[in-house]
Amino acid sequence: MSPDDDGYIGYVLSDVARLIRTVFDRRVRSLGLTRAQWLVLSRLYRRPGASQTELADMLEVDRASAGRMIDRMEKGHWVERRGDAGDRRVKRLYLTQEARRVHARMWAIAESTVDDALTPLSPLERARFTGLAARVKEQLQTMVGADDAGAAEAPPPRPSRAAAS
Amino acid sequence: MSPDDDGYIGYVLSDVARLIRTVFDRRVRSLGLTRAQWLVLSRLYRRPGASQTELADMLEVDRASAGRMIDRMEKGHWVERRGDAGDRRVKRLYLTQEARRVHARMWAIAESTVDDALTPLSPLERARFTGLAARVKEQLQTMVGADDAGAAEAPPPRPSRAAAS
DNA sequence: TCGACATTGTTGCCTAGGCTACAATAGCCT
DNA sequence: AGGCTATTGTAGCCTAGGCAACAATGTCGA
Repeated sequence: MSPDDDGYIGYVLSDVARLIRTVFDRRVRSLGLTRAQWLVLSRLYRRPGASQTELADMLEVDRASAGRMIDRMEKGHWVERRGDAGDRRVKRLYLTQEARRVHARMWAIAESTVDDALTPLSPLERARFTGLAARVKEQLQTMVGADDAGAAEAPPPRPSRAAAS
Repeated sequence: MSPDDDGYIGYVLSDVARLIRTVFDRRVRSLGLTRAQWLVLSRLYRRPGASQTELADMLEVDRASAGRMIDRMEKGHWVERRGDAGDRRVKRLYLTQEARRVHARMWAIAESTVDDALTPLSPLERARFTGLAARVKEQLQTMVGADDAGAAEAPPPRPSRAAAS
């Protein structure tokens, strides 16, 4: 297992992620959507009424960046900003009807892209693949949480075992 | 299978990719490396002597962007530019010894990160997971190639089945 | 109550990447 | 050999995102 080994699971996984993103980006461009835009669409569809900070967290970008992106998408009539009743600081975000329509088409593209990618797998294999990936995801989530906690509790965030070599 | 379904394989896969990138970024930051930098390191380690255009392709980034990144990394003594003997236009790229040392530590972090992420899987399951992912990757590569060819051959790059709805 | 502190969204500044145009060089065809 | 086209790396311009600072608002404890 070395950095030269193209079959290394780390490489394979990152390649799969990159390739599917590439294919999807290319197909969804026919809707006139950039990656940043379709990410906003998918997040706000799943969670309408999110605040700007919440959206920024979901997209893993800066609050300021998210704010400016919303500026653009509001100008383009993709999203609406509405004040929150209980907290006058927050602005809740909603997709316009037009944006929801585009999201539906985008989702169809996403489904067919994933479906195409999984073509060589039998139904049983797809289920296995999904199940294994879900368990890995769960593990990664606990890792992220643990690293967060560790960094917050231990003042000198000791370098990871491997890095200390 | 709807956009609301958190168990949808598309979501799971993108989450896995995002989470592992997050964890690795965080751990590798102890080496003072940004994502762009460690990507350059890993690519040039696998393929020393690559030209700037080749590096740009590997990173899926603009030639100009790659050139500027190399400017910075050359200034920081991470990479060296050497002229090509046969073609005076191209500049071949090589990691400095120092950079190769850092790459070794980075690789150790990568291995332990992937290993940690796969903790909940048995050796058999890991093998299955890798095998399934490899087959999906292969399928995606043919898809990318096919889309390329299609776009080049068919003047009106017809919208994908799903987009045409 | 009210004053310290936290949170939300916005703005300014800086850096990084995409796109275009360009000079230098290479390859090719006659 | 000479001209036409392609390719390589670079510079200029524009946009997008990260970081810091800020005003407005909310929260919590003395």
